Amino acid sequence: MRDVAKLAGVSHQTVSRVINDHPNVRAETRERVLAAMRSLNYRRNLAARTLATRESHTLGIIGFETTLFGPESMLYGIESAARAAGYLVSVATVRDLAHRPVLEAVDRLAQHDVDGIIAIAPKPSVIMALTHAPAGLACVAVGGAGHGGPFPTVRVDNSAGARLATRHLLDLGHATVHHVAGPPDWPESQARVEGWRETLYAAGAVVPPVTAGWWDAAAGYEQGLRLAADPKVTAVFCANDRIALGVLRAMHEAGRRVPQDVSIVGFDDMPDSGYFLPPLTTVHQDFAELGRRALALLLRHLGRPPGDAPPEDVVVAPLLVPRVSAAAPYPRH
Amino acid sequence: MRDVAKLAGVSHQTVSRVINDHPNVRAETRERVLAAMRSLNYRRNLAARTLATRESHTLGIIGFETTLFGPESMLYGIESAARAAGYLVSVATVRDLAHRPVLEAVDRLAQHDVDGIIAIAPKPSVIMALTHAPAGLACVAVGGAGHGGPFPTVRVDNSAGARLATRHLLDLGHATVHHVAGPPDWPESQARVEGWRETLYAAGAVVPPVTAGWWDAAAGYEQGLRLAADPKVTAVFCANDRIALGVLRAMHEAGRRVPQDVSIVGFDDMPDSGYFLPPLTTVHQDFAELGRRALALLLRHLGRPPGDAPPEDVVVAPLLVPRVSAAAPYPRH
DNA sequence: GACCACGGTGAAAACGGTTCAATGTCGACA
DNA sequence: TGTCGACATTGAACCGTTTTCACCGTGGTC
Repeated sequence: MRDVAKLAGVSHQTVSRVINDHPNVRAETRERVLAAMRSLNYRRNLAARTLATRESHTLGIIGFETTLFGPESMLYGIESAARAAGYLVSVATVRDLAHRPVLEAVDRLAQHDVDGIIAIAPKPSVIMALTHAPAGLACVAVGGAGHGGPFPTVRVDNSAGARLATRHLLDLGHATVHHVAGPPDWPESQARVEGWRETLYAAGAVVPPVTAGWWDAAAGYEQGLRLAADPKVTAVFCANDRIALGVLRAMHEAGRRVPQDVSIVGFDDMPDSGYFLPPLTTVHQDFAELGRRALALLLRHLGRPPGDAPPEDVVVAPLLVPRVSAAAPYPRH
Repeated sequence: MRDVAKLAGVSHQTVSRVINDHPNVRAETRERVLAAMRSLNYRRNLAARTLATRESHTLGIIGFETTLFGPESMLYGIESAARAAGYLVSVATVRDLAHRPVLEAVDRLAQHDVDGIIAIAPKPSVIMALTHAPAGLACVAVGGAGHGGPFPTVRVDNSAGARLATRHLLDLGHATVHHVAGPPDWPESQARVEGWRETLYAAGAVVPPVTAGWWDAAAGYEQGLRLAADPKVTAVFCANDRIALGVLRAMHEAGRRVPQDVSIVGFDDMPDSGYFLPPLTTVHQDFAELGRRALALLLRHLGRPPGDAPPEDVVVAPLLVPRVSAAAPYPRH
């Protein structure tokens, strides 16, 4: 910077003013400084700037080390929005959602002076850990059930999504709808169960027992085998597309055709679920949008003192994507 | 730090020594300093350290803003290995693999003083852009075909994977194997084509024309429809699992049973490909391992001057995972 | 008993910016 | 013409580390 100043014939403070768009600098001087910067191809040292201003222009993301579809696609939404806002994104992943690992992740990010944190928080334990973040570090939680405590939250309306799916199957003419849920201790899973149960209840349909498992096809397959054995099940709402894939296979192996004998609806709208056999009717959630909203929220809270305004809870609406795996029940012969 | 020093009754330089495990400090003094640090819960300021040492203990990843399975799962492998080595990971994603966006990504990371960069580089354009990185910034390319120019490279042996797949189908008794390739300008795609062609050639089998498209199920479906119409095709090797999913659906719709009428083999071994209809025989590549290896390589090159040793090219072997989508051809009736 | 090597410690100068207070310059107004 | 004030620029302190160098006391050696 000193070199630039010398070349431009000003002092380094004036250069600093130019860089930071401070007012009191004559247009002609600014131009000269800019030219000097260009010819020396000067690049400001962000570490020094961070040291002086206590702002790193870096954001932290706490992710979940797994191949769950949602969290992964959110990263890109967040990163591209952050880039547009002049921030770099650092990630700290955690192997499981226990208190300890999340705490360590927060710590690591805080050490590196991130200005704020977006935490993928499908379970309350993450929020709890976030509470121990150094004061003054802005946090936003994404996912889960909107119980963000002191933190702003962004999430999909899981309950509404489940209602959409269940309603769709009911409207098709099914007497009731079975449900293969995700892990019982995940709020998102719970919300989907609720939306489903609520809809059945409102329609006066019987509410079958829920079966639950992990978010993957193996779980879906296992539960699907049980469901396939029961001739009374004609419609199944699955907590996500991977589970639906497993159920699809189970149905196929049991000789029950989809959608002729059994209708299936998923959740997520993963990239290729339109190519399952048969193409999966599912509930779409826009993860990239979720990421963008989370970032916008974080940015808005950055300057303010903590606890300035009550934490917002942004909810984005899911969308039903009808394909072929759900149809009207065929009359028994 | 000064406070810690005062509390421990030493000067801040001694504190610094303790932090950095320098030798010349008496055990008793060290203990006293440690105690002071604990009681003040002191945390060193990394920005200041970066400023002084020019080492940020942060690594950059250049990723590809898309939902391709490979790149995503690598991130976790890299991050957890980086964490173990005391590094934080920052990501810069690029929307497409053109020169300009990649250059900007490098630039952004460099501004933030990353110590090194791991670039997901499925296409040579990324390597080209990397060449313009500031001198002294260590870079490792992962993916592609090992043409890393001046950079060390980590990749899967795509050609070997393709040979494995093709060989498997040939051994099963198929007269020849068709291939649905990925984008023709992707080296990984090319390598798979080569491995496939080579194997057919060596076996004296006819080499059918290749059809190519994007890496997704839609492309697979489209090509699959054409293949399904040709009664001579009894075995298809797909460039990845998503393509295979599309082909599977095309075959199904055309009334050609898998594996009775047509055998299918994929590539990647995505999380749920074992639950496709039927479960997909595929070539497994360990992306997490790839990420770890890339990081290890980068770490090894960090200290050294650029061009110290010839760039290494780490190749990890893929593995055939036989499931049910590939079987011996059924005798025609 | 003097000298030396050495382990342990402290003082001060970087690292590259930001920012506050002070200075210089110039035009306007009384 | 002198004074005041706005504007532009400069000097210096500071952000929190690392690091070089000098210093001091101690124990071993001749």
